[in-house]
Amino acid sequence: MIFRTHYSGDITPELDGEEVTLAGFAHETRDLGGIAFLVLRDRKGLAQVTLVKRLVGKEMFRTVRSISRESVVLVRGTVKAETKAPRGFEILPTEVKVLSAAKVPLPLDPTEKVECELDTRLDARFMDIRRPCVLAAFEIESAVLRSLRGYFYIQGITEVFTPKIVAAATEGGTDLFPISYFEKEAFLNQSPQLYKQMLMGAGMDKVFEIGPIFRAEEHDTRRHLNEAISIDVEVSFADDKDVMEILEGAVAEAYRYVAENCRYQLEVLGLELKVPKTPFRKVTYTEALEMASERSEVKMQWGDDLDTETEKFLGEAIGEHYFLTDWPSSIKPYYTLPYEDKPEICRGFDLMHPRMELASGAQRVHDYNQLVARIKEKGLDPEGFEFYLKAFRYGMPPHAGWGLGLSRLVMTMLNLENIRDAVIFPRDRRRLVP
RNA sequence: GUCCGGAUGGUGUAGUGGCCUAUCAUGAAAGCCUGUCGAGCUUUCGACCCGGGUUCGAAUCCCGGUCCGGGCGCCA
Repeated sequence: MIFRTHYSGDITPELDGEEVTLAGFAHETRDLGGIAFLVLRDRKGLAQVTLVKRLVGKEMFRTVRSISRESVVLVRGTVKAETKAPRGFEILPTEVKVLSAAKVPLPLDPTEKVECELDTRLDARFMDIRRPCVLAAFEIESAVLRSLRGYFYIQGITEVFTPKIVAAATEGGTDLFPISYFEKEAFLNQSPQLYKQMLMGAGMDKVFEIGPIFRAEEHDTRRHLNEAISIDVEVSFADDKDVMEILEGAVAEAYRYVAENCRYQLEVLGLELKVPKTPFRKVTYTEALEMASERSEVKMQWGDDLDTETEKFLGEAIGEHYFLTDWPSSIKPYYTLPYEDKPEICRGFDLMHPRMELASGAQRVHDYNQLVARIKEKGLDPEGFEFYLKAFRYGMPPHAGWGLGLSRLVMTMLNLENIRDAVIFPRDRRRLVP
């Protein structure tokens, strides 16, 4: 059984005279005595239901007047073109049914007359998402995923899933969440990195994965979470330049698709989306340091990772998406390929939005001996990487790839203040519920 | 982790020692109203994060805690 025949947003004055069934939430009711209005909201917009007391009868009039805000209602009726009504039409009901009454008072105000703090919103996320501007962001996120999948499929990239439960914290660096796995200790995976590289050794040639990653870092910022969705790509017989092209193409395609297909959502958010132009500007790490040194206070030495201040400065100076390339080998992971003629720098890159880092990638080390040496150089034990290294002993194509943060892409695209606005149920240092 | 700021009805807020039986908006309850569109009008309801201290007197000052926001750090 399908309850509704139309969404509110699909109704226009041209449907004058048509019988429709709407289903959604009671956004507001306004009772003027002899006439009352019920505004119904669904995910495509609002529709006004008009009840004239002497036409609909006392019983239906009383029912509507008693509906609490945000109750789930079903309305059957006739569309009437009416210039006095919002959007030029109203629904004259033959039946109004409360499918599920909402308790009062509400945990927040979905009509947005009163502001609401992020913490309050997240505690009542189900109701927060009823607010059109919140919903719009998640609908756009879905569109981004759809556009990226389409973009990858067209390029012959295969979608894969790699395990999120892994045996050892062997990648070094970030802290992992330990979990109990029967009689063994296990961890939630921080990145599909090692697995997607192994798939290059498996001859899958081009793969992508969209899935969760987990990091146990105790960071506390507007752009970090402990559970995130990563968009990962790995391509054989490709170098860093090739995969940067795929990456900038993916970002531009996501913007283009959203601009074209999410007009209603963008309007709700009051945004006009500018599709970034490709190719993106490329700035080497060393050039970036020089740019930053034009400011009076520079605390950074060559070889340091860029601090937040420098990142911000570069963002403001450049003002659009750009790549940071040719990083010092010392601050990129062991699987990043150093330049042959200049091993102190490597073929690693970051994709930057003026506000923050969106993605990082590299041409990878594909030579077994070099990889083992790099692991040792980083102070890690190759023994722990045996499951990974094994794939490099029997013929490993040269390959390159990257990982892109979905929420950061959406956050920067929609100019959201906090990454939590781009995640339906965010997980941070303190929040585990809902 | 660290620095700064904050916590007042369901929600968002005003209130820097007595004028607070605490402001305003929104909301809720009851009533009036036939074109509202953040409807209007009348009446009513509902709050000072927790613990200790200072003081004749604390929402307000001090100490401790909890929680929240922002910056930095951390983030292969």
